[in-house]
Amino acid sequence: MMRTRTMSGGGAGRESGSTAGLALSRSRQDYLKALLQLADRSPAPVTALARHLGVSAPSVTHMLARLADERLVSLHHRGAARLTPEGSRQALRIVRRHRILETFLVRALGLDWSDVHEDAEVLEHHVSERVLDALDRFMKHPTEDPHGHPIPDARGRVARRALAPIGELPAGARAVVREIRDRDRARMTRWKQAGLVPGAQLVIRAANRDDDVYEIEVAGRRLVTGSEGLDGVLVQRVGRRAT
Amino acid sequence: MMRTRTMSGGGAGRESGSTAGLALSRSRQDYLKALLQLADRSPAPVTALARHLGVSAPSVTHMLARLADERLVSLHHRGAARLTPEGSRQALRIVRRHRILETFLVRALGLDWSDVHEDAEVLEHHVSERVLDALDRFMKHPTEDPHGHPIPDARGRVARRALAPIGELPAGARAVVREIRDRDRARMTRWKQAGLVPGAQLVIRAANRDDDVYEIEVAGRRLVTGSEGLDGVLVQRVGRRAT
DNA sequence: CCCCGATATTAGCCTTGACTAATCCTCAAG
DNA sequence: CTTGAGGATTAGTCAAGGCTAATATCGGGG
Ligand SMILES: [Mn+2]
Ligand SMILES: [Mn+2]
Ligand SMILES: [Mn+2]
Ligand SMILES: [Mn+2]
Repeated sequence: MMRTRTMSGGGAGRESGSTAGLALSRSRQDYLKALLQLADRSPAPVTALARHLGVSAPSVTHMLARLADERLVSLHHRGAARLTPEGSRQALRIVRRHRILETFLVRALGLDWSDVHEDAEVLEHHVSERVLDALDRFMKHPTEDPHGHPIPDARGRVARRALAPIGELPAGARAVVREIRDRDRARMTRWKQAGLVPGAQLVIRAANRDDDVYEIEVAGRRLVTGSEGLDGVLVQRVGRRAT
Repeated sequence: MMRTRTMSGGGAGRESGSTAGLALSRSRQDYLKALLQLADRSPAPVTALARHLGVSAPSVTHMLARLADERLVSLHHRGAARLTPEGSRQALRIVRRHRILETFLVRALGLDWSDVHEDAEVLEHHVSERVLDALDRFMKHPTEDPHGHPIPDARGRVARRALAPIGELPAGARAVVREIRDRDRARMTRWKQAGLVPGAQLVIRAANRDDDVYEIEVAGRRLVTGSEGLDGVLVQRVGRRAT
């Protein structure tokens, strides 16, 4: 026996090139997805990955070594990692699944959008291609998930949009909420109650960066909040005139 | 800090009670389901389980020991096993999930009923209670899956029906197909093409048990077949008069 | 009553993916 | 330069679930 890659167990590991269906483990899929988010501009440090994935740093070092072996990530200074083109393709595939599933859970099954993330986090790894396609068809090929995130198309392309975190807006700015980060359920629920949902219009009434206090008017109501996590709300500016 | 992953191992079995949410592994769930089928009348032998599950006999012995430890199965003569009441409850819970999922895949997503078994086999372990309930609601609480199998209710009760395998019918008998065993895709596909689907009416034209040849009239067509696997078709006799 | 063949079990390994403890780097501040 | 505090990595374990090879056991035929 030589390398032992892939085909352990009683499988048929006949892949070869780079395109074939290699069936990544759940864990690997989650690492790749994390890298897609964290290594957007510069390579993601081990610690950031560990925090994001809820595992220890040694676990990350170890897994990154294996992923690098498999040409899914490249390693950089001080162990930081980024996706290779193939890794990126795989990651986008999972993101697509995740978002299609979330959309299905909300639109078809009527679950609450602040609730569906963890279900999708599991199912994204277990739904077959056939079922995924059927879900996509069932919903007429949606392009955005319930949190406003764009759904990559079947070839992994995402519409890149120019959005800003809410905290970066100057006082007086008008904007429309486009995306709500979906990993913090408690915060999502609070935001939803405050009217901070995809599509909502808002005006920044005051932005005191020194004291970290923001005053936002959303849907008629006034919301005063610290910036903590406020970068999870991405908005698009509108009405460019100054106040 | 509590990790969400892993946590299973560690120490003494801290379950004690019987009703708590113990979160059985996928493997355990499949063993229990297999026992529900195989140990219907008498305890299931190790070998039968191994064959059914596609694992080696030592793996079965080992897992049965653990399940017995956890009071989910009881061990009998020569290692044969059967479900305890708690094991039975768990098994029925998985069967319910399996069948609700199959029904959803066929009725809502339009997948073919000869195709959905393997998808359900995976998803049954990963769909949350919340999603399962939503699916059940979405389909208005179905009572039969696409193969005609009864769906256990939320408390695990199944409508027991008095059905006979097709091979047991005498020549001349009339019957309606009620259930098609769903684990053999190839056979299922053939049967479907022959019109042998849930609800179909049939007449046994000839049953030659010695030569193992059966001649069946289904939906106007004539089907000649060996008994091989024919016990996977369960029927209900109708029209009791002799020919 | 003994022996053989089918069944089951034991022993020993393997892989995956985590963890902790101990150690090793790096780099920026003094 | 030197040094120390954060990273990152190495070393050693663990649990789950598999597997194969070797061994034990049961039960029926001669
Ligand atoms: Mn996930
Ligand atoms: Mn989302
Ligand atoms: Mn299963
Ligand atoms: Mn079925």
